[in-house]
Amino acid sequence: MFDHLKLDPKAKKTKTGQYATGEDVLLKLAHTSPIVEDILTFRELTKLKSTYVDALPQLINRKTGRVHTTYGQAVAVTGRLASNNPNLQNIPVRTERGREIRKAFIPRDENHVLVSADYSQIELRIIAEMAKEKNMLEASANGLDIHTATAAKVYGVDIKEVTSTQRRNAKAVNFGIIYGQSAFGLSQNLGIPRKEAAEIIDNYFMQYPGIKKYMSETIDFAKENGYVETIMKRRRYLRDINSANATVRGFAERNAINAPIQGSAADMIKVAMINIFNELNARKLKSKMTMQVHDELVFEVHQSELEEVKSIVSEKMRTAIPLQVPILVEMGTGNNWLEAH
DNA sequence: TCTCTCACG
DNA sequence: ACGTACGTGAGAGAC
Repeated sequence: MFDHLKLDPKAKKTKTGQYATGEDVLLKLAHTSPIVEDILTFRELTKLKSTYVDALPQLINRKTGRVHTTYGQAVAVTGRLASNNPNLQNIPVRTERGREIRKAFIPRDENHVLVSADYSQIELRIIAEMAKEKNMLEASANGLDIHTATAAKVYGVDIKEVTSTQRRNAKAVNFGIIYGQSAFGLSQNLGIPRKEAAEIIDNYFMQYPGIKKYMSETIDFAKENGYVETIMKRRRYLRDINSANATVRGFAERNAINAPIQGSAADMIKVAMINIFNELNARKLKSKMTMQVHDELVFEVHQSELEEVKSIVSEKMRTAIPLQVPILVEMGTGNNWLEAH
């Protein structure tokens, strides 16, 4: 593509000097030759085949006839769980072909169904809480969609007038903020001029001044103390937070912002998991908690216990850690993991 | 074992 | 001038 077809005279190299060919790079070249799209399709299919279709059946346990992951409790620096051998926290869901793989995850027999329970926009609610950001707390309290509410504020229009592009941009900012994204990063992500991205971010901080204040106070705290902490006081130490190297320091500063948010969400779901496990045992229920995917819990539920388990799960997830901001849980039921979503 | 890429939240 | 969004695990291919 680069040496022979010369599709991109300014082709970027990776830090070891090879041509970068990640999806973002290829998408920008898609109009130059039909082979680019073919490569993307080939990549999608070979990824699904090698990582899931061929690999998962090899990991079926002889005794149980099922796959069993191992969760790492002290692996991820933020306090999240990690899942390996097989990783059940990265089962495909975003593409049509990927979703076919989700359908393979089914309950043990016809007396059971799968129930999936998801926290709704948990990290945004947590940042609103930790920052005590009035406008964001108010939007949550009023049951508004946070991305739409953000778009209305940033673009200065009525909630009902928000276009799908405005909502998409606002959603990207909401996520980007959690990670400490720059105007450059947002412009790359959305394919808009950097100047426009900078305006969106400026408006964002004007509408949500509490978030801006929280971010700078969190970085100050980290510089002073050498660590940041979650709602449950889990610490992440940041040795580079006072580095003289701006790039290295920048990484540490983004970690300082992200870790309390991602980590507090992890704290919350872990408390919920303990309380749910204890309650299922106390009531001697047959249903089992089978998986955790960061903001989602999956259960194998006996038909006769469906309503009882759903009510326990929803209640324990919502009340795991008492907060000002309302915590919403979305639940679904089905005969496979895709249907349960 | 390392690098790159890509699956997920 | 420089780099530029966080956290993971796994497979392919090169060495």
